[in-house]
Amino acid sequence: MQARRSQDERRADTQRALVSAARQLFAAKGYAATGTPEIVAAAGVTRGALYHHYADKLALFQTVVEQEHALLAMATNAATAGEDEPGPVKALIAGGDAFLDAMQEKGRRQILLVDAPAVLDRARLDAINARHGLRTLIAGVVAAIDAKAIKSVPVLPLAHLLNALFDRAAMAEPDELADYRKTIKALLRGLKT
Amino acid sequence: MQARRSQDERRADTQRALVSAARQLFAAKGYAATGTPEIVAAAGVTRGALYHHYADKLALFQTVVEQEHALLAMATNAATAGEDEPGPVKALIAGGDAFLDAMQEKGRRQILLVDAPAVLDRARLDAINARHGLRTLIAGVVAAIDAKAIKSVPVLPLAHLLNALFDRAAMAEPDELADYRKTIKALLRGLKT
DNA sequence: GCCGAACAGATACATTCTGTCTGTATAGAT
DNA sequence: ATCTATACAGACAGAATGTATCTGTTCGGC
Repeated sequence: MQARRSQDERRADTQRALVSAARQLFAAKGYAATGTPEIVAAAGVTRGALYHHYADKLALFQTVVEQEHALLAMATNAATAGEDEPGPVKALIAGGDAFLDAMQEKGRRQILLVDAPAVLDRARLDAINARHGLRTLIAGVVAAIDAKAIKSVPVLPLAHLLNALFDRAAMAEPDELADYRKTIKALLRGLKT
Repeated sequence: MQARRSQDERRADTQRALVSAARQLFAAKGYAATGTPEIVAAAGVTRGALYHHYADKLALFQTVVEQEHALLAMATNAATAGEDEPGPVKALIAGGDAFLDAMQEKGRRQILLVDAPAVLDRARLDAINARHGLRTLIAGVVAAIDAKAIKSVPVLPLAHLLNALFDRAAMAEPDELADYRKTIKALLRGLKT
């Protein structure tokens, strides 16, 4: 009756089911309002399986956040890959636009911008962020400053501030988004030398 | 033994004790990690009193947030009150600096920037914010645009984006703060006409 | 091809929290 | 003086988290 699956397959299947169900519920109801009984029911396993694979509910959430960050970075990079570089500032603007597009994905804002900053401690969140989206943003800022396309300002602060700008813009209502994009463009162009 | 206190006095005393204890604990450990038994113990009352005065734990937190926002706005306004206006952009910068100073208050970042955005729904948080700090920020942006001191951009998006900038700067480590201030100044000056 | 060891996963349990409900004492009104 | 409404205390029910235990399955050595 039961197909003979290797341990690795069982492992992978269960973890996929858990992460997928968790992402769905965290996205829809938020971290605090989602209970582990609900997650495992949606995943078709028991709480025993959850606590076998993850230390606690927070570790599962962190896995979801990490995956979501990876997907986001992938989408953003894919959208900006074909661009022929007309200039570092334009590249920053294009990257930001792609980021905002990718952020429209359902539930992504709840997970990455609402819950993650409160649930994960700053150190862990920074580590995850630094390894994905922020990395390319820093590279873009460095490129712009090296090319003397923008004023010389402290790199990391500027990158983090731009990151905060884009995050805030991503939280805008759909009908406000165009104005947010315009305003960010104005801010970035103001940095030009 | 017991001084005869009016109902209003009892009410006020109990609420003050609860809000004060709650602020302390929320600031130190965060909203989720703080239990109501802990709060009432610190306040010297019972959970019965808490649930008599507040609908639930969240309502108490919202009261703390509101108070904290009010204190913050008071401190920020006090610091910028004596300024003779040399120009709308300078006023925005000065206001931002005062905000960053006031944000150094112990526990304020945890309550206002970490927990509040995740615990309170967006509508409530926006309402509170709009009634305190954001109000003066919008006024500053409007003044700057009306005086044609900065480029004409959508007012509310710019105000919200600046708000996000200052919030992010407020989360910086103490030794990074100066660089963040400088960078924000560069961004604001770039908006000048 | 068997056997013990390691591992995936289910069940039961203890602890802790939240919100509600009931009871008591005190302040204010008549 | 009595009567009502309010402040507050304490007990209770439900649910959630994390742990400990127990069963069944897979893997490696002989």
